[in-house]
Amino acid sequence: MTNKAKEIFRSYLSEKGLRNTRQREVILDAFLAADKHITVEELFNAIKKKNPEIGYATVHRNVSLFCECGLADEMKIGTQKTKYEPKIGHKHHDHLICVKCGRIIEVNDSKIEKLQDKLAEANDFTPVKHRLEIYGICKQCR
Amino acid sequence: MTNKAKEIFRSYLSEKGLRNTRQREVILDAFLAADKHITVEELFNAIKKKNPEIGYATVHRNVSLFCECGLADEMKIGTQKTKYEPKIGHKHHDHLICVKCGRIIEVNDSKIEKLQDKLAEANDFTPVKHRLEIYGICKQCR
DNA sequence: CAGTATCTTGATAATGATTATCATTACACT
DNA sequence: AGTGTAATGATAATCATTATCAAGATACTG
Repeated sequence: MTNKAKEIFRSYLSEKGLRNTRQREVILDAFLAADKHITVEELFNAIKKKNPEIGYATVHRNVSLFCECGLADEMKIGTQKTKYEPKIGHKHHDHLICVKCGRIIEVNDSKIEKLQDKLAEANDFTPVKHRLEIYGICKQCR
Repeated sequence: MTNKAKEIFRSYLSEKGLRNTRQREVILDAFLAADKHITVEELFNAIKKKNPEIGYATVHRNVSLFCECGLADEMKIGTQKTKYEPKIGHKHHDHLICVKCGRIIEVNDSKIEKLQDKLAEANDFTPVKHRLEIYGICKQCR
């Protein structure tokens, strides 16, 4: 998984005439190793332990790059900070988000996925990706 | 529609021990009259024409109130500014968002809605609301 | 393998939307 | 009309993200 991600990242870099760097490797490793739904700040703090010389802006810049090349997904939920999650090695999924405790449950429903594609088609629209978030109250908060 | 919205707003205010004001009436009217998917800035500019004395912060504060009481929906799409749309008088709908031109198409699919509720239930989750956005290329951009 | 063009980095400043502050004004209730 | 308190408007503060820029690193070049 990690190797596939690195390949994708490297070929994206060379394709765009960008360069690989030590920092980029470190940040990508940390991002892939991280638990899901991580903020830039959390990622920065995780990296800081072993690589205190890597700056906040560099982490930010590279997380954006991960999104560009399809390795990461951006989630802006309510007033929470923007979170990112790796896409490689994780099947596509949607989110149930508890409005009480903020807990995020990952779910998937292939029927819904298919209907979404139909819905797009019916509107002369070529879907690229989608985002489905269901807000409510989780088991624990009820 | 407008009257219903005003009723909802007023009862929300009194319920919370808040007061109605001339500004609140003006801002709510402007919001309801506005086209859909408006930003705070756009709303502020629309209001400024007839009511230049109403401040930006006041508009902001009250749009937040509209969201709290269920009159408005917040949409954060990509890097665009946060947009708001009235919920009263508009049936619930989802969005097809063109990644080229930013055009937003409103759609609805009752089958998807039902499956979403089932999906939530299956996870011991009580749904309150949801957000479905399908990103892709619209007819005109293709 | 050194030379070089240019990309990247890190530190910090700038930006821009949103939120907080606070003195003044205005609402709503008695 | 009087009064307690919420709301306003102007502005400052906040905070994530983005831009700036000098210094360093990378990947070709011959």
